[in-house]
Amino acid sequence: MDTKKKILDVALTLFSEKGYGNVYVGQIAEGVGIKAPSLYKHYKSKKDIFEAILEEMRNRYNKEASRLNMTGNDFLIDSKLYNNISEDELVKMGIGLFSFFLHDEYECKFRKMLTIEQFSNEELAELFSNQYFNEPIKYQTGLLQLLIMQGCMKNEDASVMALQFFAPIYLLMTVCDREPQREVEALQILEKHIRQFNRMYKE
Amino acid sequence: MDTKKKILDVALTLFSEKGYGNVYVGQIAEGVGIKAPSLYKHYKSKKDIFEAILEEMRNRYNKEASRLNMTGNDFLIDSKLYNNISEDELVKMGIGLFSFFLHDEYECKFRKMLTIEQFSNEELAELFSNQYFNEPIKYQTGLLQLLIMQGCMKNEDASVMALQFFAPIYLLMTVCDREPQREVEALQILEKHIRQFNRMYKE
DNA sequence: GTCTATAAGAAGATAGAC
DNA sequence: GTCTATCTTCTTATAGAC
Repeated sequence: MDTKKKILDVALTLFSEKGYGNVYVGQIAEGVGIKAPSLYKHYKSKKDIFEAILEEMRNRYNKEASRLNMTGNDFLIDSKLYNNISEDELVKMGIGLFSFFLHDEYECKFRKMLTIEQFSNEELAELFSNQYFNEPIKYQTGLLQLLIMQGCMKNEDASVMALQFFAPIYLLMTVCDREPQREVEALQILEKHIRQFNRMYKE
Repeated sequence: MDTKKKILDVALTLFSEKGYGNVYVGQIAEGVGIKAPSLYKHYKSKKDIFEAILEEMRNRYNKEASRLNMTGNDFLIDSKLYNNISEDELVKMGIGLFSFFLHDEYECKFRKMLTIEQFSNEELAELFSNQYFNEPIKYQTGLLQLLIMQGCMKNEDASVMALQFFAPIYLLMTVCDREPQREVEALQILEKHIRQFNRMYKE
């Protein structure tokens, strides 16, 4: 019922599907259920709507920087300090991360919008890299370092291990963003990847 | 001097930077050094220019499907049948693939255009997946299978190994597409990745 | 806050001279 | 094949009634 918020939702959906330049204010208005001129009572321009989405994105990112890394990992956080992580737990963590990326509505639309707009805006480029490279690698590195210290994992470079753990998840996610029908296939490969990762690195 | 060809070049450059919808025929014409109406003596519409680029892309892909996989690997193809692959050769192969993706002008512009347009066109989505997932994984899998048969590598699932070898290269490439200044950093991580990959999987 | 009417300008495309 | 002039349509945005 909050029109101002609904405009952002509709605009984000359209921007994530077509990109900013291919979306017309009339389409946004139509999705909201009003006429185009009425939009201008809420936002002063089309660019202003885009900026508001960016602002929401920044806020989410700052408030929940680690949220996406934690997804499905809470059990791990709790348990990791006192026992070895099982292979099944590692699988659950990887699948959880993958599924969150792929199915969380907000995450998914943001990512697609960033994907389309990343080359036209340096701030978006940086935001993208933070969310899908810097932060996940940082988090996973910390986790793997812990597992190494516990003696669960071989004493190899944890940041490289994090890259080798995370990059396949990311690559399979991009495939499913383009071709959603490949999710089952992707999940099977993903599980094999994690089990093999564990087999190779476990001490 | 071939105007028709130059139009495609300029258009591809602009499409790869801004996306189809944010490029105007006047900009293409300006890049070519003519006025917008003159474009229509060569192509019947803006969409027609885009289609011509796609056609060129399809032709390149069909004719040189394995080219990108082979880059820097010829030495390997020659030698792989009779001796073990050295870690340095593996590093050279990974860096070669990464550098080709990142610096080949045509490859780079195509990839960026595909990145921007992938969600608005199923054919582009499929082309992207073929070029940056299906084909590289297929090629690397074959290579790793060979190394396993030779007894150079552990007898693990070669397709999973291919994913674990290739995905970090791909992820680092996407980071550098967005933030070219991170290439040195990426190359350092990449080398560590490959050496660690080799250490874990070598027999 | 939403509407209709409309301004103002941009963008794709055509006509016709050279 | 390139140009200028022009058409048409689309798109953003504003004005002003309700």
